[in-house]
Amino acid sequence: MSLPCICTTLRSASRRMIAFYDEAIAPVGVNIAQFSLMRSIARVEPVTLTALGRRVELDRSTIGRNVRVLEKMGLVALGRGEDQREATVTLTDAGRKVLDDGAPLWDGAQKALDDRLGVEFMRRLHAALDAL
Amino acid sequence: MSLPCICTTLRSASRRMIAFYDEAIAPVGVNIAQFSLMRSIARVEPVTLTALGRRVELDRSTIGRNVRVLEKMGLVALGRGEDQREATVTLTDAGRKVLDDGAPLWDGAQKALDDRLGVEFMRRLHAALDAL
DNA sequence: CCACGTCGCGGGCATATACCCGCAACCCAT
DNA sequence: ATGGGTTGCGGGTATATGCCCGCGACGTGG
Repeated sequence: MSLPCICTTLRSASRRMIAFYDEAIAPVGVNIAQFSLMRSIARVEPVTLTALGRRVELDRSTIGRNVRVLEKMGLVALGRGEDQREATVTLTDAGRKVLDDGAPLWDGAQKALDDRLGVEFMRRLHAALDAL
Repeated sequence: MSLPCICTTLRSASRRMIAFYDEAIAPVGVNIAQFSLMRSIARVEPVTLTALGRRVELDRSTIGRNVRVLEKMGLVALGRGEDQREATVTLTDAGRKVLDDGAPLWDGAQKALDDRLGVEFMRRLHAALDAL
């Protein structure tokens, strides 16, 4: 008989982890998707929406919308590149503060999992997921 | 330095698998979330929205909306239980046909992954994800 | 038998995500 | 320089998902 496909298992696990990390990071006022995106921005800012999208493997329009939410929250700033078509994103001071304040919360969540499941297990899981 | 958290890796892998399975199952006109939900319904129909939600670990309101989409597509039918509060879901003939027709497509996607990564790898990955 | 607490739902609100269309900016070949 | 192809975005449309609120149905203690 057909067992749950890896996709279903993966989606389910993903939802659980999102909830877990969302709760951990909540005190700084963002969710894990936003925090993760801001970390990506921090590594390459200033960056255009399309370049950022390619980097994090998300649709450009998704990036655009998500960034706009962060902009409304005052965590990132949007500007224009030399190429007038390009919209560039940079973190604001408030955004950097969220990253700084959130880092230990993120580490805590990470550590809780490592403690519960073992670092080696987590390493193998990372590798397995990347292989997909 | 901080490596990507398991949550980010998981979300990314989840998106990739969703895209992969969505494409595989697309010929029958539903996405993998809908197909998966219909399979769950098939196993326990008739079932109330709340019971179904508990079973698949999704918020009741999410179930309600997703089921309504399937209803509009003519794949499930909504009814009332003895308890007049309850909304019960059952598959329609068209819904059962989608499940039947989709099964081999789903199997194909599953098999493609097994072939590429190995059954044992997939088994371990399943187990690891469930452990989260 | 009625008031109050509980349960099941629908709907509002917000985010994440993808795909498609159309516009404006850019670039290149003629 | 001009026309046509390419590129970057915004906005529309649709699904998935969670939380919260309010309503109506149930059920039980007085």
